[in-house]
Amino acid sequence: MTKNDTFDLQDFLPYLLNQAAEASSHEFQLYYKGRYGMLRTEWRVLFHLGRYGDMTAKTICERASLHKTKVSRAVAALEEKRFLTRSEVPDDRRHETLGLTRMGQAAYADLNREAARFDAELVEQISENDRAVLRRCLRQISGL
Amino acid sequence: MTKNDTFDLQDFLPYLLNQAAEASSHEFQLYYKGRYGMLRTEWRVLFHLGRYGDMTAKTICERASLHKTKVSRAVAALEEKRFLTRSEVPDDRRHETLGLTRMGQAAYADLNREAARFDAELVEQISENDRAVLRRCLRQISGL
DNA sequence: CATTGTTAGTTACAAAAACAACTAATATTT
DNA sequence: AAATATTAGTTGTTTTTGTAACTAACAATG
Repeated sequence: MTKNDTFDLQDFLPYLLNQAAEASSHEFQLYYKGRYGMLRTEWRVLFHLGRYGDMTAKTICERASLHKTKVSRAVAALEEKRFLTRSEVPDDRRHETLGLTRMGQAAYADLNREAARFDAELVEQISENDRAVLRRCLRQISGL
Repeated sequence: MTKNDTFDLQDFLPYLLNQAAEASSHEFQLYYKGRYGMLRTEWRVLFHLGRYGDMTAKTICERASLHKTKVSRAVAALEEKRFLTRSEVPDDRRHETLGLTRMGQAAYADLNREAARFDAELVEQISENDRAVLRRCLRQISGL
């Protein structure tokens, strides 16, 4: 035990990534949870609809790489908060198009603004050059 | 909606970090879950004891930045798997020193080896220079 | 055109995480 | 030294997640 030829947890990339992810998400999470009682998935769904316009749940699953049950629940929660509405697609009654209500759009606008603010704050500590490297590496690791 | 002056989720650092964290952890998680039936917290506790030697639950909490309830349950689970034992501290009966059993040490050695392997695989895709930048940025974001 | 297969989404149940309340032991204060 | 506070850890309850099974609508095949 306590060998020195073994590598350290502090160098294990998944660990570092998890720590950084948690630390960086925490403050923003408090914001959307505190202000809108939203969960992370709900925020992501809201974001996709707000940013890219109306779409079906399936499309959100694909674009956000979220499981359909998660999206299903998030949609139900957002609907109950009156942030989105469903509308039937005439030629295929299996799926519905989701769209934000005025309230949903307002929440999206607010959260997007806040997200940008948080991001700017985070990125501020990192040099211009490092930011690019960081984003590139993260995308690569994510398999995007 | 669908404004272009708003920033994109793909650029939001917490999002990128979460995606990368999830993607990078997944395979290793399957390994320790499949082979030892361990949860993430259990692995972390095991790791700390294996890497840094015997210590109390409180110390693990601090070093691993884990909540005491999580550690408490992980310790109980590891104890049941016969990976660790508790021994009383004579002068203060509130806490106990935790130490790995032979089995626990074997599991640690194995997992540490695998972790190193996974890490090497991940890091392989990233240029020598970028690795250093990445690790530095992650530590900074984590507030370490 | 009936059977089988697929797709979109929901629901039910089990596993895990989060949070709060609780013991028991030791320290501190008055 | 009795009362109060603090520390280490556990237990209980509630949320949230994950997984699998299920509908309902449509598509494809024979």
